[in-house]
Amino acid sequence: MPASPADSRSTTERETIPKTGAVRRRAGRPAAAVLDQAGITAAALRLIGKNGYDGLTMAALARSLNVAPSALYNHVESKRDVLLLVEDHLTALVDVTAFAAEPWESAVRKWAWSYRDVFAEHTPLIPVIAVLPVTDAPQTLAMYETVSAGFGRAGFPEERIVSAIVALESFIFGSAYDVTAPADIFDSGNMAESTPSFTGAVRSLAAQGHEKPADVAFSLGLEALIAGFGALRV
Amino acid sequence: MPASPADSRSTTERETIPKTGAVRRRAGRPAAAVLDQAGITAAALRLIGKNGYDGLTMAALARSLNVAPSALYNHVESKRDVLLLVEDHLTALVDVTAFAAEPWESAVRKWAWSYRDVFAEHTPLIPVIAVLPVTDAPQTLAMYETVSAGFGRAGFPEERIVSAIVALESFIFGSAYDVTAPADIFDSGNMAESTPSFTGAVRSLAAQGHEKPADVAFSLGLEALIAGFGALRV
DNA sequence: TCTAATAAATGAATGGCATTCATTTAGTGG
DNA sequence: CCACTAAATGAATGCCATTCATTTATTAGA
Repeated sequence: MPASPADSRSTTERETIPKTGAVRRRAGRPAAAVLDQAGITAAALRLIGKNGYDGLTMAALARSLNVAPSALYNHVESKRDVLLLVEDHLTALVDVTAFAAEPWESAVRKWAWSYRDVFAEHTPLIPVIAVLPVTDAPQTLAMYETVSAGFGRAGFPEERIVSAIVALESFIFGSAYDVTAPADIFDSGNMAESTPSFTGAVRSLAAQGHEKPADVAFSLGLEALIAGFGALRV
Repeated sequence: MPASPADSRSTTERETIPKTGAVRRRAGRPAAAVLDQAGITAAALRLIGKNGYDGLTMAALARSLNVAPSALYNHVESKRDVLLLVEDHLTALVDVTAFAAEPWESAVRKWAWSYRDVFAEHTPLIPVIAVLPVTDAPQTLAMYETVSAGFGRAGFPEERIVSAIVALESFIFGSAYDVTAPADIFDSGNMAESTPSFTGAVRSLAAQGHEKPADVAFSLGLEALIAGFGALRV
């Protein structure tokens, strides 16, 4: 057991044994505050933009802010918290303006493309978003409000709005991954002979010469969802 | 520079300077081979089943096989390789049998539900699959072949088969995350008053009393995709 | 003006991780 | 029987997020 540094009781006991001698709290405000959540978010985005998500480490983040890594933990509980801040910032970039002015179909279309485009650049966030309670992400919640209101105005039965949004979102997240897939992802290699249908279908698509196959699939799926959900309106 | 252990040339040079003195290869086969990819895959699945993906470390995997961690690297290039093996094994569990016997609609429906159910338990694999060249995953390729053949037989134009499958897959992966989301994910908390449409929609869905909201959304989206894609058949 | 309280920042540790590599082990074809 | 080899070992390496006792700088209130 090497050098146990916490043998004796901590001298900074915050809330341990809170009953002892009333609640005393009369003090001043602290130092200049070099760090805050907005600054951390901005620095994280800068870092991600330059070196990708592999480059986003707490050490690198601290270094980019001229601060010790441990200092970050005064403003953020964990690295996951940093990712949450980034996620919420990005969600604010999703374009929901069409819900105010355009018909439901085109509003959904613009929103979905914008949503996919934003997170295609940030796929490592998707596992975080998918499980994230909206309470922790005000901008995300704001987006849901705008979209829900648009669905309601378009005549959607209220009890199906959330399910429809969830389905669209699921499709959007999955499609965001597609965008990042390598071009040769469907190259069946030496298995080509044993997979004639699939290999033929891949070749047939390639012969079309689309520059972005992911866009074709996204468009196909999105239009099917829009058509199918549009029929639910009353 | 502490203790540089690789100063002198390696004694095990495999392919360095391959021209030197012809190709000589006359030797015996090695020892008993405690380890192989099938065993590693099985052990990884056992570990994941017991402790989840956090429990899947190279050290834990080695320990479960009574072997040193470094021994794994004789059979696998990286941890990502292990995840690939697991992924391919799981894909083989996806039910594609309906494509042999049932009409296209119900075959797609069964396949999609099965696919989602398998990977809902293994969401950490989704980022791996989404970018995985099919060459590296024979079972995955086999699944694509069966599905492609089914689409072709159903009258799908060949050049749209891959896009349709990709769109369905995207929806399936995104929906797999949904399954794992906490029940209170849409609780707007103290922001409820400022998000009346969304909060109302959430309450309205909750009032329906579905035991699995993720299933409702998945069904809604899947039926829309099946209906939309079904119309493409000739 | 002094002092007590405080939030923020520091620096040194901790434990875990995947991966590398020189070396050893144990079978086998010639 | 021996040269060769694949597989296994164990000890590093470097990176990572996170913790914690301590120091610093600020300010409210007596």
